[in-house]
Amino acid sequence: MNKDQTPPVSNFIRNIVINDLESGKHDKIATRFPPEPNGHLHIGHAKSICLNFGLAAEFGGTTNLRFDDTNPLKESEDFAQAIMNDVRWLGFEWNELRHASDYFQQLYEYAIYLIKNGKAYVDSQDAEAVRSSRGSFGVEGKESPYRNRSVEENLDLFERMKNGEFADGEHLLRARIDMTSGNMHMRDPAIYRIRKVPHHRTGDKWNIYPMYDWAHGISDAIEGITHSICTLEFEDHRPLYNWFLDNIPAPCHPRQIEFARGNLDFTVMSKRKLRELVEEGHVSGWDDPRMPTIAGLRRRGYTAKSIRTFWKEAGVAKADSIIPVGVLENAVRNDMNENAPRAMAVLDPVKVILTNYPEGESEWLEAPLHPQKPEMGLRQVPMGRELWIERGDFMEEPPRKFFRLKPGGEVRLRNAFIIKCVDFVKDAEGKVVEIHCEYDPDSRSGLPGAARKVKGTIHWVSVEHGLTAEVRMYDRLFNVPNPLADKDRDYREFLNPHSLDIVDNAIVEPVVSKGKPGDYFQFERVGYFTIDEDSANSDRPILNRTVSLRDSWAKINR
RNA sequence: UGGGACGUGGCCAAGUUGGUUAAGGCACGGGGUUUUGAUCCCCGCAUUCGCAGGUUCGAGUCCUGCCGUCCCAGCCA
Repeated sequence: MNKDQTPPVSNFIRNIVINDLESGKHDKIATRFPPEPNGHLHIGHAKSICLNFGLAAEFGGTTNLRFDDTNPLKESEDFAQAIMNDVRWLGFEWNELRHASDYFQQLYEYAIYLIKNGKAYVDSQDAEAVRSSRGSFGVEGKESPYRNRSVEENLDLFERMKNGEFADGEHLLRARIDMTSGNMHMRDPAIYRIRKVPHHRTGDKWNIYPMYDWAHGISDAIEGITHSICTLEFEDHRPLYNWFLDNIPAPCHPRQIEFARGNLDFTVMSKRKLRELVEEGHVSGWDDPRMPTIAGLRRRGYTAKSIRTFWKEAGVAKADSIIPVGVLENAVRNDMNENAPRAMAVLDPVKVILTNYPEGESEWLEAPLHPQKPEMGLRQVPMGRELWIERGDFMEEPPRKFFRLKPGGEVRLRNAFIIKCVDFVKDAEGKVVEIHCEYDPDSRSGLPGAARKVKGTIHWVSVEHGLTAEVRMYDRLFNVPNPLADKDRDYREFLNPHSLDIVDNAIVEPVVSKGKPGDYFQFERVGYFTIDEDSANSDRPILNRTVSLRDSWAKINR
């Protein structure tokens, strides 16, 4: 699965793995990617996926996909399916598909073990009492009045909890650790709560469900995970992770290692906020091309490889970071530049008439699909007397260094010949509606005269042959780097009103119609575009702009 | 406020047990090639590792003290 050529980048987790392998602590590593099936995966999850699967692949180990499905209130099979689809799309295949729910019986038995050893008890306080007696930062917690129940009573109560004899919230199984610990997670954490709701996989078999902390470490141990990699916010949970495994006859004791999540600017990543964006209609769905979800990025046109490369280059460490989206954009550009077939498209057309081109005639020119990769072959590009060019490529009164069409000026038509502007027509409002040019037949691509140089090449599409297309121009979802930075303003106030601008009369050359949803092109001088799935139900192509080309001219003009 | 972590150039980040010129990528600046102002190719870009002391022949790497940032008070994960 090591399909990305660049050498691995060193990071502290990889070093731990290398040391564990060299010292003989493990002769094979096992990792897991453990999402809760309660939402869609986003670019941040991709970091964890690349890390877990990447490490195992590099060192000949295995990675399980495990659904952490311990809270039936929020989870569903649909999310699980979407997650599997996303992981596979990213280019990874798991060793085994597991679920925390596969271990419910074992988890239950270990809980009984804990109770029998006096390490867990049934607390019958209500949620509010449990909360208030936990204390707070700097204030020690108070022990529950039920903390010293007999083992027999605890066993009886716990079994009855399981059997459904009590309502939700009536009792709670807690680990007996230390109500005075500075670490809040060690103040007798909950292990099992009553939830009389069906689970998407176990149905109504259980009336009690294990908490994350109880289920996670044990699941890791059951699967023989060697390195349990998670994000920084679980650092405080590590002592508890270890305490649980130290207090039951666990098959092994995996090492939990935490790394910093990777944040991107100009977006939000929390599941709750992404859900709000979808539910409130700010975007069209989880797969809206502006979303940082895997599904959104995929639809936008991002390649799986570019996402893998992005995370590889970003690295893995423990320092909080916000990576500019530009870095992600750069990753797709690199990948698409390598692989995208070229084509021409005019997004904001203005008509050019070649006055010395024979009336009523047309011809098909050959153009490479990729200028640096002749092995990709050629395409046929139709040419006629009337052409569309980009409105921005003509200026009546151009600034200095404007290498495009201007009155009396010459410019090369990409893949064709040199033209000279001899006249232009404006409408009543002063808007240019037609540009008259003469072409130089000797300068046609392939002929000796083609060697003649002119400063500037512009793209074009034949009026007669061009296809009308809808182009969805996507931009960042928010107009500030960190929509959550302002404590007094809601992040939604920073939504970018131009995150989607639809161009419904773009003109593309015929090859584009041969593409299928998911296929992508570089429209020369414009950017990288992907055919959207909506094209399937449309009489004309619908394209998503994945990312623009780098544009140093635009930069100079800023 | 108690506990846990982090702080290397604009953004990421390497820097294994202190050893001598502080990787690499992105961004940026300059030059070259080019029928995409794209790509590609050169070259430049931290006397300095949050700050202040200390230990040492020698410290980003060890010690002390400050400062700053993040996480934890769900019967969520």
